[in-house]
Amino acid sequence: MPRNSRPPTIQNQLLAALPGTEYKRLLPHLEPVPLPFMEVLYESGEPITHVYFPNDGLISLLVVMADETPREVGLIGNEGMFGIPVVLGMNATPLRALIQMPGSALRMKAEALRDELKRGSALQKVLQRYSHALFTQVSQSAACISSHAVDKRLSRWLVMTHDRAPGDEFAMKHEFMAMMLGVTRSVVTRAAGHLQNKKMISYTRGQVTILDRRRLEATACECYAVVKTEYGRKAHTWGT
Amino acid sequence: MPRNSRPPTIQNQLLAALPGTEYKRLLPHLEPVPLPFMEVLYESGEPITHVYFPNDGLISLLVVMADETPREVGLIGNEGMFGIPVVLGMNATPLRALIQMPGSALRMKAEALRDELKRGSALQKVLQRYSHALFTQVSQSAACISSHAVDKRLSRWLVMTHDRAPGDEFAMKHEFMAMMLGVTRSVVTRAAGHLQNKKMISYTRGQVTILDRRRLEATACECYAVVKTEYGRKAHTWGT
DNA sequence: CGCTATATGTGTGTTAGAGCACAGACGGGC
DNA sequence: GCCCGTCTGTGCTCTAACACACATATAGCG
Repeated sequence: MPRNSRPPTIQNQLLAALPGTEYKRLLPHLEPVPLPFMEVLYESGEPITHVYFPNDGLISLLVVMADETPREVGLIGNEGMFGIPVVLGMNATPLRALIQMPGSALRMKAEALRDELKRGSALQKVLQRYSHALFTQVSQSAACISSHAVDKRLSRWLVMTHDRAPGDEFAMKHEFMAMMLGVTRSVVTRAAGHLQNKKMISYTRGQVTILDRRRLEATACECYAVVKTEYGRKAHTWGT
Repeated sequence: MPRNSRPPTIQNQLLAALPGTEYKRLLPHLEPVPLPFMEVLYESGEPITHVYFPNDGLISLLVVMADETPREVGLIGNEGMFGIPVVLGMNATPLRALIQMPGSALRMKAEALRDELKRGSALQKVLQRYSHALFTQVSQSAACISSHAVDKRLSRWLVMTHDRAPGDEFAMKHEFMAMMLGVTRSVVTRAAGHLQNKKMISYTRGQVTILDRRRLEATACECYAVVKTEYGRKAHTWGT
């Protein structure tokens, strides 16, 4: 599937979940934009001017500590969107959004989203349920960080990233993973070394390849499954 | 102000933020209930039958790990409510809600809340903004856990608890604080010992007294201030 | 008033990860 | 094909917190 032709299907899962008529109504407000690698999509405290529905690529939600150290608390791929605060009636958040894997998105002016939400549309329901799923993801991260060893957390993070990657290979250096996991680089090198020895992944100079997804998932902590289940649920059960 | 007479004001801050007419409409659906010490108010995965607006007391939101270890990810006092998933169109969550400090609440059937929300009322806006604040709290916790030493986190936790306590003294043993902070009991004993030596708190057999709130707050990590600011914001700026 | 259960204090070895230093190793540019 | 910047490997010390054991203190109870 060529990347720069018009996509035959709606890649973003939230938009794909909308009734056709509603999607058509939204279309004029959806502007395709690239998600450039390592760009700060949104900076903590700024007004949120646009919300983003990724087609592909990966957005990290970061808490930036007083000493400027970032800590990843959430991941957003094409299963979600950036801009939940707008859905919840706010126009800013203390988080930072960083593009961790390049891709593209459909973006929409925050104002247009607010108008659409006022109509009590299907979009509102979809986005609210997504908010819940994202909340679950962040909660589980909080618990995970304090409970699970780096090896397991690294595996989980790789699996989650893999879920949102276009293939089995993606650009990712130890330095960056260390930042996301909140540990030092040498710890990641050691943990990643183990995974490579066991032939679950391979990597060289910033290119990671997932070799054995099944075993990697088995190595990851339970938190992966918990969050995945909850994301699945947003479309089905537990709903109103 | 005597505790068992009819309260002269609305103690729950979310309900207090509603226009009088709307509060009156809600009143028939609000049932006063006690929040008994240490009771599990809601168990992970169960249908949410009621939402709770605390008058006083303190509810902990916990992630329960596979090995049954709980990890606190959020705190709810009279500034908030338990039942956000309902606001977001879900009827369950993987979190557990535990009453960490006794008190009372006004509860409402989830169904009644859903009906009210459909009307596009002020309540909806208030609860959505609260969702955002709670989200911020959980995000910050996640980052805090991996960045800050137990001493600072304990101070933060005590300050947050103090904010929601009726006075300067409350029941709280080291064992329980250890569970909330996700560390072992002896670590809490040592950290609490320091705070007691420095005359910021005192305690004896499960009764903690806050002696010097100002210094305790100064000892706490930045996360306290970040979350507090965001809670303040929900009523004012950054809104639509 | 002493007993007992429970809460707190403390000692000691172990471990995960921090923090730092530097050694290799790869790969793109010349 | 060589150079150099960048990425990765690894060795070392240091510390926070774990895990466990046990000592001590306190409140309530008989």
